[in-house]
Amino acid sequence: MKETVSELLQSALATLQSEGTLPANQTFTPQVGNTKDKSHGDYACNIALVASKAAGCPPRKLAEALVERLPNSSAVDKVEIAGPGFINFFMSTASAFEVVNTILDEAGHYGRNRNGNGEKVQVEFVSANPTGPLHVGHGRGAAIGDCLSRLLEANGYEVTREFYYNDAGAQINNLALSVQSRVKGLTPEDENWPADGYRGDYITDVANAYLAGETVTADDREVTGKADPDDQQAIQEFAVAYLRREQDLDLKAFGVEFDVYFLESSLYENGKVEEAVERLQENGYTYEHDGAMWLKTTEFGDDKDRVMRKKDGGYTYFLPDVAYHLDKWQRGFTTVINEQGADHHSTVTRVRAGLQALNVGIPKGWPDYVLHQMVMVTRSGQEVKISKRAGSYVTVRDLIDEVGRDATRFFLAARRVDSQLTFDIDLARSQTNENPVYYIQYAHARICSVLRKLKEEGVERGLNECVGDLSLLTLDEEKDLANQLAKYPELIESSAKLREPHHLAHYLRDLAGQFHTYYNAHKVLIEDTAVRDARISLYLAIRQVIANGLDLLGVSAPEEM
RNA sequence: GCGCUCGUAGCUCAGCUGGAUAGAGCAUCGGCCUUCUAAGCCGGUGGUCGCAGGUUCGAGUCCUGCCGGGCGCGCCA
Repeated sequence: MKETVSELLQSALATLQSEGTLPANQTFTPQVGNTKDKSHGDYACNIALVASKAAGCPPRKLAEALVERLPNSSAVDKVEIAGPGFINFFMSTASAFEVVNTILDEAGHYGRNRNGNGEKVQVEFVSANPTGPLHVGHGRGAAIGDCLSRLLEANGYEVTREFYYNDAGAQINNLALSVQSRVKGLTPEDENWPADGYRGDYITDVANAYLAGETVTADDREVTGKADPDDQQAIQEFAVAYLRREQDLDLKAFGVEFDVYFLESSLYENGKVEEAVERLQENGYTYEHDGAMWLKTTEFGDDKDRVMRKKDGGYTYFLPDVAYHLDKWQRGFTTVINEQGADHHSTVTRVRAGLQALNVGIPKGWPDYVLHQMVMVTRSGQEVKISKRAGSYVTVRDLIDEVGRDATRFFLAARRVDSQLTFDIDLARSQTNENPVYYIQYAHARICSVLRKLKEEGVERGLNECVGDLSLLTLDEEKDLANQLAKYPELIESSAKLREPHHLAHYLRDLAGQFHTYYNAHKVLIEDTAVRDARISLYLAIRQVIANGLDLLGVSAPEEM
């Protein structure tokens, strides 16, 4: 539809260029926008304002010339020039409802495109260290990362979802010590409890399982508790496996699945870290200072150089990060998106700098980052900080248990990533129109309910059956709905391009709202079966788009509520 | 102090690559269930888009400065 308008305009522009009204050596690309106000038609174009300087005449005059040269099209009812020189297009009613046919034809594929052309894209998200249950922040990452992945898939990309975790180093050591202390019967209140030990109840669970000789399976490995209180290494391996399994259960309950679990330790085992170090040294970007090895990240925009090998000979986290991303690049991902909490933003410049210093042809701004801001959880207007299970933070499991998976996913993905998010438990639990999740799901269920009712009356309609004469749809609400449905594909495209999944949530809220209004204002199961059938076709198209959209959010579309 | 980021109605938030009188929901006030699910609908009240400049035919949107919130500034990850 928009393309049609755009083509008409391009044709008119070309005519003006050949006539000499517009310079032939410039290219003019008309931007066709959606209108906010119906009195401005369905689409508007500002090209006359943009090009008036080049034409050397006032915008309104240029607009008039342009409109005169627009080719005829059955899709356009009328064209108006308004305000300072906007060209407003009023589309024909018949063309507005073509989308209903398209939607019912394409069904679950409606809105999807092949722009990605099968290109391999990796989305790394969550990447929590196995030191405890996933917290709300991880939940936000999981919701955003997964939704983004689904959006990219809908745009024809081949997406790999990856989870990276640190299975060695200081905090894992700390975890092992904490579990060991529990194994030996200590509690966080004891004075011998490790200074930075993990205090949550889950540590006790790990300790008990270890002592009981339980076997846990996670990420292709199987670890059995050795029950030996003094074998710290055995405790560490068991604890890591145990907590990884726990996180997997959280993610599963959340409906998120990963294709690859990447262990930091593997980068040491297969020499990737050494390889990175050697390359950086060869390229002359390293130097020794204070007994440590530094990388000249300042040459690539960092504000200070970074230590890559510590005085004690160990590497900082920064180096395996670089090695990890080199590995991603070598695996052939020309597009990589890292979804992380905003507290990681300092690593962005650093990792990119390290990758440039490798000098292996990685583009400057690679990889992409999507950083989400912090999440605060409230109940009865008060901030909730404590979870019994984790001790010091609210877990993903807490939220799923309390408000359910659909609401949790929706709320965590529905906000712009760069704004801080307040997760209101009362709101997420409420079952009224103040809760957008139920509001959208209810629209879907209502349509399904109407279909059931119709069936009781002896009329069976397939979900993708377009029956009836759509030209009988003459109401404003119906045309508005059709227009809203027609916007869905471009929404899928732009949300993926911008890496902003929240648009989807808002779009669905709007669509559901329009539907509820229409539903209340006009009955569908009426005696005039011709109109009824046409309306049902529109209903089915709405149902399909809501189902498609909710699917991309990872939220269910119930048939009854 | 420096860097990143946000600051839109009482509250929670939209506002697509700058575009035509700033939008929702909640709250508040008032209506609608003998009729397809009231988990719904309709209407009213409510905003100098943090402040001040600048760019532009046009700025909530871009630039600068200031104020305020968040995050980061470890040989922690």
